[in-house]
Order: sequence, then structure tokens, then C-alpha cells
Amino acid sequence: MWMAKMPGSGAGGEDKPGEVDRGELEHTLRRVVQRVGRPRTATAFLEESLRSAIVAGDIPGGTALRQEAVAEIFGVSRMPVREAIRQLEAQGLVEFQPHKGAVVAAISARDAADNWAIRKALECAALEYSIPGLTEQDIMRGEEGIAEMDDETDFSRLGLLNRRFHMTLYARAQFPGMLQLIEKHLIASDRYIRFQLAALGRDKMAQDDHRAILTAAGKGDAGRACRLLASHIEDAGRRLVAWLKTREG
Amino acid sequence: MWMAKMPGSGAGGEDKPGEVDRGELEHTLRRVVQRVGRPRTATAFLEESLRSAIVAGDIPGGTALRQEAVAEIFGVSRMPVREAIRQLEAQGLVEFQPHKGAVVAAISARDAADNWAIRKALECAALEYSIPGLTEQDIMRGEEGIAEMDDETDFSRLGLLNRRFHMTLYARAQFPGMLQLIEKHLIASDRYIRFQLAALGRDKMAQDDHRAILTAAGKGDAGRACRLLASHIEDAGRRLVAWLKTREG
DNA sequence: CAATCACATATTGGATCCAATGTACATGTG
DNA sequence: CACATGTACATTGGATCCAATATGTGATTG
Repeated sequence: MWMAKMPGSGAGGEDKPGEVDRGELEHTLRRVVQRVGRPRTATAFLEESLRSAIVAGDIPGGTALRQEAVAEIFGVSRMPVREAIRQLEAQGLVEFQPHKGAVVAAISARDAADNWAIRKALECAALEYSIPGLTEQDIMRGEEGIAEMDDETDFSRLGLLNRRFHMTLYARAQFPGMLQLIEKHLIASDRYIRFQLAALGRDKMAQDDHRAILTAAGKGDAGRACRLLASHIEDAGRRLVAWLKTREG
Repeated sequence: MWMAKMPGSGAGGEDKPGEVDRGELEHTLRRVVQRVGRPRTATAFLEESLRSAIVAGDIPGGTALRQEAVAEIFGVSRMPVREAIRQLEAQGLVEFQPHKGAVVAAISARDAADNWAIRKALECAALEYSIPGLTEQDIMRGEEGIAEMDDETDFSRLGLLNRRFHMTLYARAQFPGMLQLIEKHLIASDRYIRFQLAALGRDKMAQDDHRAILTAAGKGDAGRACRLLASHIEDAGRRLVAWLKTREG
């Protein structure tokens, strides 16, 4: 059984400068293992775990993912690690170079700008498609989501709640692939949001935006709702990118 | 062996600009080979080949991709096949089930509607970002592209030219990730366009659309260009989806 | 002394083998 | 006869081994 022999083998923690701290990576990954549970294949399990750890910021950008190290930590061979890393590369979470290996994609102002521009385009379109189909129940769920966010103090859950709120707005759009693409980019933006939250604290204005958007959507006023959503995303993106640029420079 | 080795590839490979005469030949050779698309790894080679074959319609939707069979055809082991299939799955070109295998994603009206909705949202946004930066040279290149499409009779090249034309329109948007996403969906839509072309023949109206969009973009009239592009994509999508639905039902 | 080359080492890419899983078909039982 | 079960086969998942490639270090040579 591939998960049985987790502990024991990799205890010797040698930390060379400029490389991954094996002990720390091992520790965080083990925590993630608990959270994710065990799916049908080792590859899927690794993919879930690594993605979760990356978007949660547990593995910082720039970290090299050595196949052998990851394999030992999870108690599997290098092969499922390779396949999982391939998948993560296609999802843009790691950068990969043949014969050199994979590193966790670094957080950058450029990527953030990209992500927010894409989100703005897709989410506004999805909202427009979704509004005619929104039910009162959807609106109620949105209000509950906003209230939950008001009460939430844990930054890591805040990202999840924010994502869920946005997705409820678009839930009635007829395009499942579009929704999947949006969710993927919302997950990616979680990394950035959490980064900013940790440094600047939470942003009260976002909640006002959320309320206004939901109200407009509830009235079926697609034009107003889309304009509000556009500036909601654009403002957040602009603030984030500006802050990241000061950090980079 | 599945590919020829590069001559002299073992050397240090540092390219010093200026006087070093020796390494220049090697360097230029390497660049040429790279532009032509020399695959660095078997996995990359398989991914390219399979994607090209799927997009071109050489492998029809629904076809099961047996790892062993593909491996034999390409003269490699199953492992690079597995990794390539993983990548294709992440790109949405094949559907994958654990322990069952991969099948080429089927063409469906539903997926087409999804693809066109996503493209409309993303391409309109990209055009708006790009227009302020468009140069006269870009416009000229667009005109050349339109002319090339007028003359082209080969359907498979027509898709490439159409894609290139669209991408020139968006080339000046500062969001590389957005452009990459658009190109990915343009490639996916090639499958559908080719399908339709083969059945219905080519669509003359699209060329009029292209000219009108390019003219508006050349004048810097972003509003008009975006409206035209939106209806260009929407019309084509609607016609395609309607046609696919009659085929399915 | 600088540049280059040769060699050692670490890491990934690919091949082959074995195990696990799913499917099809035959067989037994109500 | 319908349905459950067991078994054989096909196919994929994972482990281990070997080969190819990149990188770092020290010797050599001009």
C-alpha cells in the first residue's frame, strides 16, 4: 500500500543553502494530506495535495519541487509525482523546464494583472448570462455568503467564502466550461488575496461591493450588476498590482 | 530511437556575443531547430503530435487512446504517452477516467457553445486592451491576413490563418496569459470550424466582418470594433451550435 | 591568470516489470 | 429466466532500473 509507509524514512534533515528545506516542506505537506483525504489514485492524490498546498501559500513561490523529495514525503515512487507535476504545470501553478525540474510559480505583479484581467472579462460575461436564471434562493444564498464573510476571521477560509459567493452569482449561466475556467482563476487569485490580506488586513469595501452587486442582480438589473462587478474586480486588481509592484521594486 | 541527436550538443553552450566565431554556427543551428520545433523530450513530441492530430480532426472524437497502441505507433514506451495524455486532459482535448483510460473529447453543441461564449468574453476584452497599442504595421498585417484567407482553399490552413488574424488584433494587449488562453480556445474552436467547413463550405460573410473589425480598430474606434467582434463571434457560434444540434438530434 | 575542458554528481527522462483495477463472459442459484 | 457471482483477460497505475542531461568543481593549457 502506497500510503502506509509514510513516516520514518526521510528524517535526516540536511538543509543546503538555496535549496528546499526538506523538513519544513515535509511538515506542511503532511498537514495537507490530512485535509485532502485519499482519492482513487496516487497521482490524483498528489495533484490535489500539491495544488492545495500551493494555492494556500504553504509552499511559497519559487520553491523547487524535487521529484525524489516529494516522492519520499508521500511514500510513493517518483512516477505519480511526475504526472501530478505535469498536471500542475498545465494549470499554471508550477513552471517546468525539461531536465531541470519544476518550481512553484512565483507571485508577480504581472501574473496578478493577467489573472484579474481574465477574471473581469469572464466573470462579467458569466454574470450577464446567469442573471436571467437566478432564483430567490440563489440571492438568499448570496446574502448568507456575505454574512459569513463578515463573521469570518480566518484568512484561509475567507478566500473560500469569497470564491463561493462569486460562483453563486454565476451559477445559472448555461456554460459549465466557462464556470470551470472562472473557478480555476478564482483559485489562482486566492494565493494573491491571501498574500495581501496577510500584509494589509482585510478590505471592508469589498463587502459593500458584494452587497450592491447582489442587490442589482436580485432586481434583474444586469447592466448595473455587471458594471458594479467590473469595477469591483478592477479595483481589487489595481490595488493588488500596485501593492505587488512596490514590493517587487 | 525516436529522434535524431543534435550535433555537438555536449559543449558548454555559452554564447558570448562578439568575437567568438566557433560557437556561432552551433548557436544559429540550434535556434533554427528550435523554431522548427525540435522536440526536446519524447513527452513533448507526443503531446504536440497528438494535439495536432486531434485538433486537425485526424483522430475523431470518442476515439479511445490506448497507451500501448499509441506507444507502439510512435516507437516509445508507454510512459511518455501517459504524461502526454495527462497534459492533453488538462487542456480539455481528451477525457480521462482512472483505470479506464482516455478518449478524445467528443464534439458537441454544448462544448461549442461553451467555447464560443468564452472566446467572446476574452477576445472582446483583449481587443479593447490591444487597440490603443496597435500600430499601422499591425493593421497592415491584418489586411495581409484577410487577403491570404481570400486566396486560401485548403480548409486546414484556413483555420490557422483565421487564428493568426484574430491574434494580430489582440497582439498589443499587455496580458500574455490572457492571450495564451485565447489562443488555446481558438485552437480548440478550429476542430469545430473545420467540421462545419467540410459540411457547409466556407462562409463569405466572415471576411466582411474581419474587414469591418480591422477598419474600426485601425481608426482606434474601440467601441465599434468590440461590438463588431462580439457579433462576429456570436453569429458564428450561433450558426455552428444550431447546425451541431440538428446533427445531434 | 583566465578560459576551457574533463570529470563527478545530482536530477530528470524513459523503459520494463509487476500489481491493481475494470470489463466481459461464463456459470451457478433463486 | 433474471440475477448474482466468479474467473479470465485487457488495460491502466506504480515501482524500479538504466540512460540522458544539467550543473558544479578542479585540472590543464594558452
